[in-house]
Amino acid sequence: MARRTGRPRLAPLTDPGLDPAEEILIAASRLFAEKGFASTTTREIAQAAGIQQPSLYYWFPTKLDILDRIVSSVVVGSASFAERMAHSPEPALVRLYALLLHDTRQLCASPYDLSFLPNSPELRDERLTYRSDLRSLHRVVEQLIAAATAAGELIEIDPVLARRMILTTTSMAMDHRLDATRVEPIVRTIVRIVMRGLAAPGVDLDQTETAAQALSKP
Amino acid sequence: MARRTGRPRLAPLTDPGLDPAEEILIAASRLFAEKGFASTTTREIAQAAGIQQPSLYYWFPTKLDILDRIVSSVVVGSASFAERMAHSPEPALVRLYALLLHDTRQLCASPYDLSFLPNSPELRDERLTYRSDLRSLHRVVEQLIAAATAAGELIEIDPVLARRMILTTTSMAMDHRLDATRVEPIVRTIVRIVMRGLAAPGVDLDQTETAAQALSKP
DNA sequence: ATTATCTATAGATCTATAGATAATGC
DNA sequence: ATTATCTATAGATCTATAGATAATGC
Repeated sequence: MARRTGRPRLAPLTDPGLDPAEEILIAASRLFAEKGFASTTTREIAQAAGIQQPSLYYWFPTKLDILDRIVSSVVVGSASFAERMAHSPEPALVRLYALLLHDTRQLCASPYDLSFLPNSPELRDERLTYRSDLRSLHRVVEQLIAAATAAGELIEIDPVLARRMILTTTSMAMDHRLDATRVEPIVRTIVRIVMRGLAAPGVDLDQTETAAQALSKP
Repeated sequence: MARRTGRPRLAPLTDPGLDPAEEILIAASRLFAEKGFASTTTREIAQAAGIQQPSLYYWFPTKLDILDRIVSSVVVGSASFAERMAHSPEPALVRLYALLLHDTRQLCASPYDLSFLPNSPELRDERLTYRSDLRSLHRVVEQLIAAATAAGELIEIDPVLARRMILTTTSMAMDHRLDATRVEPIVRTIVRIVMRGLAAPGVDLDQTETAAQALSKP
């Protein structure tokens, strides 16, 4: 039942178990995905969250902080897993595969709609706190690509180009996760296709995927 | 020398051979790529084009028309080539390959910076005139994917997912075309990687590419 | 007279702050 | 007293229009 303190809101919370800040983030992420960050007004976010526009500022100091919290929630986890992969003893291709599986799963499992992530221009804003995590994620992916190429497991390719191809493709998975039970097959399909495109001829991807699964699950 | 009519502008044209409208479009596309459509102001576009903000409206009725002209310039050509591919007698995989080569080349050859194209939320605006061309391009790509899958040339995959993977990846080529002489190798590399990811096992992509080149060039 | 600009500005936002208010907690 | 909202609004934009102006063209 959890009666709440504070002046009553005009519209009640849709889910009384949910933190109001959390409800704002979910509503905002959907609007950002639909119309982009810059075209989404604080009034629209508030309305979708069932409060008046200025009430947002009780929970978040600025509109940009709302974006920051949404993106950080997924980038922090990806960057820390990437750091683990950077220092694992497995072959580079297995580590890269595991990182992509982990990353794509995280995107799909998020309560937020993150489909605005790839190529969203406002993500370059230097004020955002997750930018260093994102950079380190990119760096690890590029290092793993270079190492896998050196080991003959990937074709010869510019690591930056390959990283961009990989990460924009995997973040597309978001739009295709229809319901939670179907996440895992879609994640596996997408990561497999990306890796097939870049793997050197003759590499056994079934075996690589099996090893990567073991690495990415726990 | 071409002395021009009209009141003199504060800053002279950077390239006197260029149409002022064309200069506006080039400047605008760069800003859209950098900061997104919604976050780019008409004042910034005008400044980059060397005129005052209201002078834009002599050439374009609204800000959205500027976006429309930029995107139309590439989508119209792609859609018409797609229509040709839809009715060509070649195998579906060859036609799909040719379409991707043509499309990616067009993106790279454009005078505009089109790297804002994939996932730019304002492109969904129904007022934009190129939307029907874009839809028909998507439809043809999906049909070719379905036909190639039916012919055993592509793996089993949702055509919409495959289309999105393909087109977001190819439009990334833009950011990597450093100078005009390097366009062709980068286009070939990117299209090849995408097709390797999706081709059925055993398909000879060298041969497919050769046939596609013949189809996409003239 | 025509063309392509300029300056000035109206009208419509949009973010964020100030300060009041209506609950619960102690 | 504390918490979480509300209403009202300041200040800063931003797009687009109105109307003047300085060239060339005829």
